[in-house]
Amino acid sequence: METASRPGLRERKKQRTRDALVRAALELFTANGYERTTVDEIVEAVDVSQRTFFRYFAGKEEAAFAVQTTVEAHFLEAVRRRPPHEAPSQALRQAVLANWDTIGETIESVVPIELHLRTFRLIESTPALLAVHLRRQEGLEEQLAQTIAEREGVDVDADPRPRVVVALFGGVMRLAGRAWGAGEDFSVAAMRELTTSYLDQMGPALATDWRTRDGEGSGRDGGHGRSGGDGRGDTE
Amino acid sequence: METASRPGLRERKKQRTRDALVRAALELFTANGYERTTVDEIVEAVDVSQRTFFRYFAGKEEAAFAVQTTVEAHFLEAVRRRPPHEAPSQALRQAVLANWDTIGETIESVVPIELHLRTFRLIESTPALLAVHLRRQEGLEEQLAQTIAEREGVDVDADPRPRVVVALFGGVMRLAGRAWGAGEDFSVAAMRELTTSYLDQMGPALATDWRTRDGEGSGRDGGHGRSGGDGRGDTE
DNA sequence: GAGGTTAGTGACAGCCGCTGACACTTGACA
DNA sequence: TGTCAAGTGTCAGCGGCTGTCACTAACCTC
Repeated sequence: METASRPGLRERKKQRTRDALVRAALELFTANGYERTTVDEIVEAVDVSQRTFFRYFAGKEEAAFAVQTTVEAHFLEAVRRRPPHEAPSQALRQAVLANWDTIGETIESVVPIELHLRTFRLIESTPALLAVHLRRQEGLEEQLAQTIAEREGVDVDADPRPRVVVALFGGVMRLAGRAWGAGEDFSVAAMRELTTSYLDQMGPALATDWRTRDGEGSGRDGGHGRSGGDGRGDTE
Repeated sequence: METASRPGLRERKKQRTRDALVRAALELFTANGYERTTVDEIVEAVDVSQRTFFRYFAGKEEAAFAVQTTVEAHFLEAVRRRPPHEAPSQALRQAVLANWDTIGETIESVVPIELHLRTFRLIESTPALLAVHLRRQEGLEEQLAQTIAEREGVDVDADPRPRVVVALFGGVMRLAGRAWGAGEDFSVAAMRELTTSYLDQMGPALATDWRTRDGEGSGRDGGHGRSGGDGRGDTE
């Protein structure tokens, strides 16, 4: 129970152990698969007892999401910092875009960014982890809804719009994330493009008639029309 | 008289065992909680071996979602049956509304509908089950996107709109489901109202300024739970 | 209907995730 | 330097889940 100002040796040691566990876990998960990695293997790599692992993490899953937690907090803070004159949907959009520029350093302070990217793809492709990921995102969306409601001065329980706008936004961002992980360009630039591309599709997708050009610029065709800025890759 | 369509004794016995397991599992889950219910308790209630349980279900979770699977298939089929002239967002809306009328019988053929409702609330309030629920919903959304793309004659991988419209729809439906489970009126009428109410908030939530009435066609509305006109009530 | 085939099951052993209990080590602080 | 508490290791044990194998019962053929 130290003051938050100075870490102290004990605290530093704890942090080091925790970081080592996260790194070892992510390394092993991405190398051999999540299910095929046992907790015993992780603790052996760090040379602590299995009991210690479960004192740091509620479960094997939690170790896999350690970095995600940091990223999410970073994004939530970015939304809170948006100027209050922005509309809710705009604030969310700008926050996520601005976030891509600074998120790198935040990640790198914990693990190599390349390891984080591999972890992200692992999560998307591992059913058990994907499930947890989606639940966590719902939790984040609830916090976002509270934030938006506060910004606009409405009651989050009486007015459905905060949760609705966040749910719409979250749904589209999931698509962008999925497309990013499934593609081959893992640069920040690619993610920015996918983000704006998908967000810009919200209007057209809700249009009453997809066959006339009342929303999408490139129009459509029956076959493999490459539409607009949608730089999606394969389907695997 | 045994017709060719008749399952056969072996098959019928299997179905009976499976149904018994589902009922016992849901009964125990809702009565004592998901985590606090052991597989041994379930198999004891049906008087089979634990090994048999895991031959029917990949895990304890799968038993909890047995009825949900039926409901989802039912809804997917309802979307496929919508007249092709409807816009995608309309087809989804009408399908879910029409679905509430017939879903009761579908459920009742497996377990008492009241047990299903308790199970639904259990899922929403149990983190482990909620995570699986969300992942399953994403799977359903992918199928919906394929269906929509087919209806509109577009390539689901080249045109982002099918997945976008489904993601928007799915996100809002999750909110409606959550509100339903959290409320106190578990009637079908209540769910219909919540559904239309939330769907109608999509436009207003995306409006640039929540403080003036410039939403997409519908004026803004301060509280939810409002009733009355969903406007386009043709359920066919 | 006798006999062979196969699907379904039970019994057993064992791995892995996870937890409680308790004793021991070590940093913190007087 | 001694006391205290945080952090850790060890051990025992439960519950979810799987592989194996022998056994039973439904199916199929003659």
